[in-house]
Amino acid sequence: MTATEPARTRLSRSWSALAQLHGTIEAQVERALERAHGLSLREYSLLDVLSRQHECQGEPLQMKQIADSVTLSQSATTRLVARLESRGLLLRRLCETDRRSIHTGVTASGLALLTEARPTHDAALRAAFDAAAVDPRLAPLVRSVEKLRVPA
Amino acid sequence: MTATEPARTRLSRSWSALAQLHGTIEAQVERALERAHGLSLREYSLLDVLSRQHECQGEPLQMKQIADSVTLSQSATTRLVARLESRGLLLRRLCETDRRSIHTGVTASGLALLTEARPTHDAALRAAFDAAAVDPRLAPLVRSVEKLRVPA
DNA sequence: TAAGATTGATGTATCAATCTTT
DNA sequence: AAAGATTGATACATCAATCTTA
Repeated sequence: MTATEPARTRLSRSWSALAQLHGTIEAQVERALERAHGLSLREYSLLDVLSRQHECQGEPLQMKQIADSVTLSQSATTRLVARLESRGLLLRRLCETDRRSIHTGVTASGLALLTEARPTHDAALRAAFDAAAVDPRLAPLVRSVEKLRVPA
Repeated sequence: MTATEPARTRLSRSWSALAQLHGTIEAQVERALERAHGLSLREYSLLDVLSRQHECQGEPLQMKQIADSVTLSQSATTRLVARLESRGLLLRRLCETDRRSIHTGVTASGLALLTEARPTHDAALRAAFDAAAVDPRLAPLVRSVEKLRVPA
């Protein structure tokens, strides 16, 4: 009769591993981008999202769609976009058909910075995954993620 | 002759999915814990870590070990621990053998709150995973994570 | 009245510098 | 001099409230 705590669920343990993996990778990539290019990871992600939209000739993105794609609140997104706009990396303009919404697209200067930063990002990401693969607690998840094929 | 961007690596796409999954789950669980028990997710995680250490009769944890387990910087950990200490949920005391380091353990009151919050946490976690499984971009990763068996 | 976006108030995370003990 | 922990300065995320257009 041991008065044990309720057992930790399997899902909780998986979630802890996921959170830990995410946290350690995020920290490493963030530092690499910040030092080499003065970009936070969120700023990089935003440029990346906008550039892919630009490349595939899609419509410029609205604030709300951006918020979803970088997993930020709408208000945080407003400020993120404002920061990058003031650095000349992207443009905002009112949507013609619905003047409540705002369209955002990357500038040439934003594309240039992104192109410069991408190798840094990819290398740091690779290194962070490799480092995590050594941790026995994270290794199985790392393997799963690396096997993953996410649709573009 | 299309001047294409360098292709997004497979690892980058996987990482995006991982970040997005992490972000959406974190937001949902955070809100549930905050509303029902006035605990942030980090605060919950800290209590959880300490309680498991307590349960398995292990040594109380040092600040640095705590920082690792909740993926926070040392200074953020100092503040996190200070907040919970001032709420009476954990105790700090100087380590006898090495007076540079500090040992931290959960209190009865902390355990009680944790026990109360755990069902909220687990239910929100379950719901968040289920919601993510519907998103075609996240579904494969969700399945992988749910199949995972993380060693305790 | 609702949707999209922004602003104000507040909390907490990070980096760099510092303090104490080893 | 280095390790563990903390503090000060600063940046950014969230919630709630507000503004504009539909």
